[in-house]
Amino acid sequence: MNEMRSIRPDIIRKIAPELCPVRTVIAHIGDKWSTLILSQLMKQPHRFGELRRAVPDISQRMLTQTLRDLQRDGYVEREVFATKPPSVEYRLTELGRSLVGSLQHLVDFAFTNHDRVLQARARFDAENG
Amino acid sequence: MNEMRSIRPDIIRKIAPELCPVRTVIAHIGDKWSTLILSQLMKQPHRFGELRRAVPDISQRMLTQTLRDLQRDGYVEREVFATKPPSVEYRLTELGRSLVGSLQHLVDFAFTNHDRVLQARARFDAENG
DNA sequence: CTGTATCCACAGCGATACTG
DNA sequence: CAGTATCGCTGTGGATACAG
Repeated sequence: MNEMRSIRPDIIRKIAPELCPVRTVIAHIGDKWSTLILSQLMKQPHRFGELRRAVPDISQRMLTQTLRDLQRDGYVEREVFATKPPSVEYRLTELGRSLVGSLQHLVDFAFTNHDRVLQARARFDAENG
Repeated sequence: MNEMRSIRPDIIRKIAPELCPVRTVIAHIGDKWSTLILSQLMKQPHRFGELRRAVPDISQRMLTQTLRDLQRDGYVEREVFATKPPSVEYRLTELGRSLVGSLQHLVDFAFTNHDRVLQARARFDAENG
């Protein structure tokens, strides 16, 4: 009657992790730089160098790579201006702004509860080793 | 006039990453198993073995470790019953339920926009190499 | 200015075996 | 049943040098 019954989520995850929507999206939140880049681009479009200065502790390599991944998934648009020397501008797409909007709830939670987490952590470490 | 001006976020992140609330919280969302465990515990409290069966593709090592981290930060409570053999029950704390609530917006986004992301990805890969 | 290429270190995670 | 201990692989990210 229900043939889907036998397709267990864990098997799907094992065979094709890219089919899990949550994983696909969270990939850009779990990595080290995406959220910082996104929140920076939320303010306004940035050129490559502007982003470097806005997030100074990122390496050039990781900035390039993170922007590329965000562009690939449709969160960021890249526009090249044929100036001399060339300049490139990055901005959020509608999808990107939507992602940041959904992410905002988590950010709010983080700021609201950061103290609670640190206290829980201290207590745990005191009770255990 | 404003002495905080010189304390730049990137310096803070470099010296003491644990002081960034967003990083602290997102650590449990970026890793491989936390969200799955949390959503499972959202349904109801689980014993250790129940969780293993609910998330069968997790190793025993990672289940133990993930639960420990979640407990340490105050998202999960652990209760030991002195039965024979012993049993242990894990449940969400109020803080844990709050976290899952904030996370839900992101999950909704993921399901709503998964297709869009995959399309963007396919287009990007077609245009580039 | 905006990238690419290469090399390397470390942390996350899985497999397996063992324990109270 | 509910863990711990050990080992090894892999992927992420940093440093550095080079290029259009």
